[in-house]
Amino acid sequence: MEHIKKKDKKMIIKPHQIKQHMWVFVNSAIVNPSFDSQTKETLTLKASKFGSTFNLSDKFLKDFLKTGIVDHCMKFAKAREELKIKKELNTGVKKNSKILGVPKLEDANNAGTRQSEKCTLILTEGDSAKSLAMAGIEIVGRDSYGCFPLKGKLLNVREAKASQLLNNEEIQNIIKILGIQVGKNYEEVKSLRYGSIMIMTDSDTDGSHIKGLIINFIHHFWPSLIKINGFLKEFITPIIKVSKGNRNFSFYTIPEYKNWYESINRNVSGWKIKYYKGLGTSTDKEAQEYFANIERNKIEFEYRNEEDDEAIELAFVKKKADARKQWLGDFDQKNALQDVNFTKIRYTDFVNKEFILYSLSDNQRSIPNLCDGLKPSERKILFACFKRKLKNEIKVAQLSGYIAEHSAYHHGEMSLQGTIVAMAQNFVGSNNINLLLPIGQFGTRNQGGKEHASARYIFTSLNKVTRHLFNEHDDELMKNIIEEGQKIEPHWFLPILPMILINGADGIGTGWSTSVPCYNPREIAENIRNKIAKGTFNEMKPWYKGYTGTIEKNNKGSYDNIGVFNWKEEDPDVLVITELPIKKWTKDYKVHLERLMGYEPAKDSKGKEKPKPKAKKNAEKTGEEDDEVSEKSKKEEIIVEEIREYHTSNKVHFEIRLNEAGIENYRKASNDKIITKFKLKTTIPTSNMVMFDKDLKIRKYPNVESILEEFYSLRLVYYTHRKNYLLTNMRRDLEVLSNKARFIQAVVDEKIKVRNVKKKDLIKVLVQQGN
DNA sequence: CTGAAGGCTAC
DNA sequence: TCTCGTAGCCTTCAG
Repeated sequence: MEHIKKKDKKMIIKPHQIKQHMWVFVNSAIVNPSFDSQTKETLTLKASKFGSTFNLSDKFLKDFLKTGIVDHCMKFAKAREELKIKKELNTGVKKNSKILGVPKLEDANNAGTRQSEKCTLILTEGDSAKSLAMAGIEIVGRDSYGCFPLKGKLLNVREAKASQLLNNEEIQNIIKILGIQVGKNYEEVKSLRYGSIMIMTDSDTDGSHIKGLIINFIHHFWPSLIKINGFLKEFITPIIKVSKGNRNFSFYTIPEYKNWYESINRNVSGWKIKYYKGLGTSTDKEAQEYFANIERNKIEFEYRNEEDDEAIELAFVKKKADARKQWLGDFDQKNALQDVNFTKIRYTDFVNKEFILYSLSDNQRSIPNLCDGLKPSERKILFACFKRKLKNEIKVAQLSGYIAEHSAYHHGEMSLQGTIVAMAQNFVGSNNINLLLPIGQFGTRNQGGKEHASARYIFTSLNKVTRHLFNEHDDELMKNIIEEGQKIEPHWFLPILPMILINGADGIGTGWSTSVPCYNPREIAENIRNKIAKGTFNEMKPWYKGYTGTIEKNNKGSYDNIGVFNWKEEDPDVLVITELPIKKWTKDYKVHLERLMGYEPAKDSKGKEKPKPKAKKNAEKTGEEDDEVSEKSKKEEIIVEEIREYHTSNKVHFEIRLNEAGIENYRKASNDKIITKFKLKTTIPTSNMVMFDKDLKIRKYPNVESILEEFYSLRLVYYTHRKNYLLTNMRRDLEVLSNKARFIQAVVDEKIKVRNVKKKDLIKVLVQQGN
């Protein structure tokens, strides 16, 4: 490329030269450059697959020479991609037509007519919310209100790949329903099928997330529409209702409720307090009340200036994770919405006062605490098991119900059951100490535990060691969370060893994620003793119970993790693999071995064939290779003739007979070469160990020692607390017992008469003697 | 690819 | 042939 840059601008670039670079750097099917044959000054990038052409100006050519080929190719590749998306998304989008093939849509009668501007499309979180909305729509009328249910979390369209965007039914449907053109600049809404969108989600943080994702969708494709105030609206519903006699109050935010709660001096006796989790809690009648008072329950989103753009981008641009860390760190609960007594909300305010609460709770539920190594749902499980003094085995499905009730767990029980199962697993690569017992099929290393049986078939109970690790005497020292007047699990437990290092953790939040490997509990204990004796911690490397491979520090600061392989003694053409790297599951590994045998896994497992005959024809002409296959899945060299498997429940054992090529290339090869070819190495990073500390502040820990250090000093303080607590109890017991003894002695010595003495008089005597 | 969440569809 | 329960799928989020 240098030679192109150096010389005179125009004439130097020859099509074939550029072409080579382009094939290298650009996803090859997208652009195919050629010069205008007459002037030699206009570069044409021909999109071979989609038949469109870009003619590049002189100015572009100048830039082109200045900045180099690659950037521009990439730019145009992107432009092509966008055009492709636009084209496909826009096919069949028309204003004046009834929508066909979207059975769940309840179209407004006036949608797509001359009166479409007055129509509102209600987007709901799920089908049940839709039926609630439909009950409400009876009040405001079907002529100008339509309704469409979303299936949970909407795609974040901002950096979505074309394929993902085009395969997303949700996105396609909304576009169709609105009759909106991707890439078109809308100054007004007359040409749309609906004049506005009203978002109706559960009033929990996940609901805020969904609102945000919808805003993001509109903002990304139609920034001009975002600027039309009132185009996007939300419908809010109360989260708490209280009633006493004929007095009724509805609260839309927690602070609002708390104000009321304080205003009656926390005396809620006689008041009926009802929490509305999710829209499904409301009855049809209530829905109709909300809609009858739609001015109270409707809030318009408002765009004022670039700050609003920036807020939305801060929330949804993928690479802004670091900015989000800052944003979350700076947040103060006082900044949250206190009430919703307004009819308009700026996008910045939505993001910074409401949406942020989702991001915070996302971290809270996904990232563990240093003190006990648990995430809230895991802690709830343990708390409930302790509370129930769980000794006998219990069906997982049953336990989850108990937990939900006693620890105020408000999410889906499937999710909770999944967490219980994960806590009880004990195959290699799962837990080093499983706090719960796996009784029944809890999954194996064949599929990383995904093959566990359904929660209604399997049983669990507390592992015996669990109560040793989480000492009963510490329970009273913990600060419990109070929710809805109910004492639930503590902010954190404090086990006698740092569980976070024993079982590790993985979690993905917002702005933050975490990844902590597992360590050897005995080594940790030894290390803590070492600290007591010598004042320092030794360096530790990750350790997995039952793992027979090696884990060694590499020069990048992470740990190489290599499986075990040998050439079979009786038959040196057979490679025997008896251990795979941590978290490589046997089933997945077999797929790799089969590729070495020449079997390619079926490309599209969903069986969704996407024939593109048109694109193929165009592609042939330009003489390009079949890019998608050649680029993405390079065929493996076939070196394996036969695979035999002798696994046991916790041990891997493959015997791999190589073919001629395999013997020639690998029989005498170095270990490194074999390890690479057979994918027997993975690395365990320790560079993203994030957790909440004792003050519930999220922090990243640079190394294991810093985690140990913090745990150690906290545990020391709490041993003192525990000692004091036990001493206080024992002193009290002692006092009681010695007084009892004194009393008995006094009776024996006949210093106190108990027979035929009135209770009142006896007490009098006792008080006198006591002093 | 990981895992705690939102949700529905296909079987 | 229809209904019911649920396994299996889609989505977010960071590295």
